[in-house]
Amino acid sequence: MKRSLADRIEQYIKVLIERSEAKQIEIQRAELAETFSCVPSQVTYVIATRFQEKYGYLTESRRGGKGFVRITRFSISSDICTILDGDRLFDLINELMEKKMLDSKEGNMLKHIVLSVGNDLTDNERKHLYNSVARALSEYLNLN
Amino acid sequence: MKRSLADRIEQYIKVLIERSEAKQIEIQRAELAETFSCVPSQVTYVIATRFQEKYGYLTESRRGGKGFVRITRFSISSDICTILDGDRLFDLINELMEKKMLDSKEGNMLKHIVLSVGNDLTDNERKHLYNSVARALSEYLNLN
DNA sequence: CTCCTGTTTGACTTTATTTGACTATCTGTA
DNA sequence: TACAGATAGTCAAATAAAGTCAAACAGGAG
Repeated sequence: MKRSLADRIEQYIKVLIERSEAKQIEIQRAELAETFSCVPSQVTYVIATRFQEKYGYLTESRRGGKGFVRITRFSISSDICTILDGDRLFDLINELMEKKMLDSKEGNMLKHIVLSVGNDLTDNERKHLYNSVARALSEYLNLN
Repeated sequence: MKRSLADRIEQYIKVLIERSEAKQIEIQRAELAETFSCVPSQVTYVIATRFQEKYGYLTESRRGGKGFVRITRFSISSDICTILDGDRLFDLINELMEKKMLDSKEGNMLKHIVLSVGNDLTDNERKHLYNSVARALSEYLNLN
């Protein structure tokens, strides 16, 4: 898969987080931009789009001298139980497959079943189903 | 038998999928259109008509820079589904595991998710859910 | 020939990414 | 305290895909 600059920066940050002890990193926006030879606001863009709370990340920052951006990953499932639309269940499954917590056979089977079962439901029912599946899946994988 | 453009594009995509390791490909719509010297929406048409879920394919996509269309084949072919008794879903899963059509990891995950999702449903809803899952599963595994 | 169905095309829409000019907020020092 | 310098944030324009939709077209069945 051809990756965009944003994808690569996202990946880079995720690796740093996973390697860190406390699942938390502090970066300097300008420095990271330098690493990827891009404008600093590109980094802001990546953080704003990929490290949102709904994906299980918390971000804090400080401007000025000795400024930083801190990104913390918290348990994915803690907020899964709230409002989950279809797209995000699939994002979750994809992410779990990337992280090898689900292999592709399991992931694809799940996608198929969920799609198929959701097919003859109303929008609300489907949303509820997706929520339940996400919750059950995170339970099963012990993400809590 | 003269084949239409749509037929040729379909064939081309299917060959790519079958050749791929994970029975999954990512293409760029515009690039494929270029290959066949046609408008990009022709590719959309092919995907929309030939790679539907009912034919055993799952499609996902992303717009914008470095966008793509991902197509995954999850079963060889599936059509009519038998009506399975929902109450016997668990028997079915066990049987499939014994026959090695599902490995134990998949089977157990499925049981866990189905149980969990079914938990806050009424008896009738749960029965319906079990039926749908059984149908989706047999579709997926191409049992019919 | 006429109708119907499926195909082909292209104008328009939506979404995602990249870039840069401008703004806001810290820290440290005179 | 005021100012300078160092950071990060905001926002909108430019660009790069993919999706939608309806009109035009093609080729069989009757």
